[in-house]
Amino acid sequence: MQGKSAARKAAQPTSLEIAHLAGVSQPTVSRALRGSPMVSTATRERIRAIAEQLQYSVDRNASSLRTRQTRTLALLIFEDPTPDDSLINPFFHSMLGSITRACAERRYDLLVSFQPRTPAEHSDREYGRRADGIILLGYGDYHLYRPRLDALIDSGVHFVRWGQVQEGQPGHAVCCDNFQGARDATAHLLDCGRRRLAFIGHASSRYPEFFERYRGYAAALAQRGLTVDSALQADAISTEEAGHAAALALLERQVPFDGLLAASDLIALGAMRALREHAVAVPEQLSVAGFDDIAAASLASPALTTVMQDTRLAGEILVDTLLRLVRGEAATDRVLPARLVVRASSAPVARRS
Amino acid sequence: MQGKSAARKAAQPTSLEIAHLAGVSQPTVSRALRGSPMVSTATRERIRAIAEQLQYSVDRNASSLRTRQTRTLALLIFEDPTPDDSLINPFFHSMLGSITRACAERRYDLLVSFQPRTPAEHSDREYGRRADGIILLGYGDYHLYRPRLDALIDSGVHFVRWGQVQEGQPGHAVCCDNFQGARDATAHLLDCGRRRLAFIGHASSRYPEFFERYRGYAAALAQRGLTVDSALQADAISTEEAGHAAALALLERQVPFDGLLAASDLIALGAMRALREHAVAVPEQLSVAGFDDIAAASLASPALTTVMQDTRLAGEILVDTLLRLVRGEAATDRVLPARLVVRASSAPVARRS
DNA sequence: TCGTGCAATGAATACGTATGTGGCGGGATT
DNA sequence: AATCCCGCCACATACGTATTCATTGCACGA
Repeated sequence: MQGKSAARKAAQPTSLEIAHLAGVSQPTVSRALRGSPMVSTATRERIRAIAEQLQYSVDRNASSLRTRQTRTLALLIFEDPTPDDSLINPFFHSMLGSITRACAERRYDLLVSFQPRTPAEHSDREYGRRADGIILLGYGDYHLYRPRLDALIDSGVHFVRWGQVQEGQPGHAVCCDNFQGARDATAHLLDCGRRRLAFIGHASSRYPEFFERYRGYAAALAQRGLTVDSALQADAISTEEAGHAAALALLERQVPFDGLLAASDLIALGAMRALREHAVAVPEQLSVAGFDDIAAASLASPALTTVMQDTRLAGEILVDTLLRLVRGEAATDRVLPARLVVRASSAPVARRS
Repeated sequence: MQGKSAARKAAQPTSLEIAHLAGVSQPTVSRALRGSPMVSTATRERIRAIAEQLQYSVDRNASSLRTRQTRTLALLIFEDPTPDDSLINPFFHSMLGSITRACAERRYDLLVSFQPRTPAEHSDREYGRRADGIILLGYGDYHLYRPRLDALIDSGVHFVRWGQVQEGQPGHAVCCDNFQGARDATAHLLDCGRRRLAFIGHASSRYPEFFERYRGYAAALAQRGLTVDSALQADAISTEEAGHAAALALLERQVPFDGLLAASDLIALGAMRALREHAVAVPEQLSVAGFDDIAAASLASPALTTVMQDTRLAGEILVDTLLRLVRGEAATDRVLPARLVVRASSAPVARRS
């Protein structure tokens, strides 16, 4: 019988044991370790020393049960609809890293889950119980997850969403300045001497982030007195394959263009593959810029000009905003700056012609 | 006063409330929902219906406190010593995804943490308390984390490690067949008509995975009657920068080579950048192969020939092995197959010369 | 008819922590 | 010098669940 639970963990010390050793009661130990002023400095230090020596650590379950706080945040990442089952949007990797770090610094645990895009309000509630709050990460068709947000509001679960900040959306959101970033990138392409700029990515309010980027693209064109040509826009979700397909579609239209702004780096990389297949030289014949600055952007050849989102800052803002909500404090939506990173894919047209 | 805890979550129903509604005692509810045969079918169904209707879910904290099981696994990812703070080894992203999925399928939660490489046995114990078991992910200098493994053994925490399976290592490990993979890749480079093959990556037992790959490389050469030339080996950890630097070092030695096996894709990509800078054409003048098959490998140009590790399978095996240990069952180390993926970077030398 | 045993349930309790409340003693206040 | 107050601590209890043990009722066999 004893064999089954063989390698049972060594019993961890409890606050009661420490109490016995210190010659005080268990509540005093609890208070001392939490730094309560009700305990004299002398006993507090004595208790601390014993706890240290025994490598005591508070039982999170018991503590959570009593305080109703889990000191855990949940991160729900919406899966991208990619055929490759392990391929998550690389941009989210970066976010995952920074969120993890931000949580650790604030002594919170992080529960991570990849979520199917299908509505699953029930599972959201579950996570709401296990964590003090939820961070939602994902972009794509807004209509798909809107019901989930409403359900979260209803169940009173605290949450923050990474995604376009806009009026009338449920809950709180943090995003980077998609409009500004895209405008800067577009202006840069124009500065490179390009005049006919294509845009690949959805340009509909169903995809708020992409739509903002599209608006930034249009604004930059307008600022130079250029008009948007709908023949130079093609829809694509944020995958390499979609970018590839959309670029092919553009090429088939036979409408000439000399610059390309992709709504994400994955799209840009897919588009560059299509261009290569059609022997369009980047950046000699055509300048390309993306968005996100995923790792592959700087590794690509030519290295991809893109708009960098400060994921480190984003992670911290997300976590801090959520913790404010958890503490019942006021929180606001946040728009973070986006920064243009110029690389080889957008080299200016040679001036000496 | 009430303002602070304003958006308090709606109080969740408890087993006691269900008991009242069903006209039974709380223990009966607990038994019924856990499927105990001690409860008659009639009452069980009645209780189930009420629980369903109230959207009841067991309080994980209370349950864990009672049963001493958290139904949670912890994933500790050793940070790579990269200057870029959000750049985690891309291969691990893939593993993270598959581990997350494997946990979800088995109804386990996953606690994710990125760990500094500095010894932190104390934090390991912490995670051991919060989770039923720990998955360790990381490669690099084995000497650095060996003490952590020993400490884990001492504290009786269940854990599985992703890393080279070898004799005399503490705990259980799962890895892919690094030797076979590297041998296949090397044989492929030879099949491409290359004869002087370089190897970039540590070739020391301090780095067990890389060492296995090096051994595979050497074995493939030996099989064709070729000898290993130490002038064609350069050390590198698994970063793009290290690969770049190592390739430059190789080039400076002025020892000619026409093929290159990198111990990881990141190294290979860095090396390809160095080659490009030195106007060495890949694959025309030199064939390159990597290891891991990270996302960037297929996006690179030329697309990188590499050895794919089946991360989906790996995640499942890791989780299953760990769960066996948790249940007190016997578990064994596992070596998973590795599969060569041929892409453009290794194109064979033209036959018609 | 009465005991025997099993099936089904309730009562009691423990898991480890956090906190409201009561009590004890000593210094300050009058 | 008696009172009051406050610092410091112990006692009791609750969080929600899972399990051990006692209890009830009922069918069955002798």
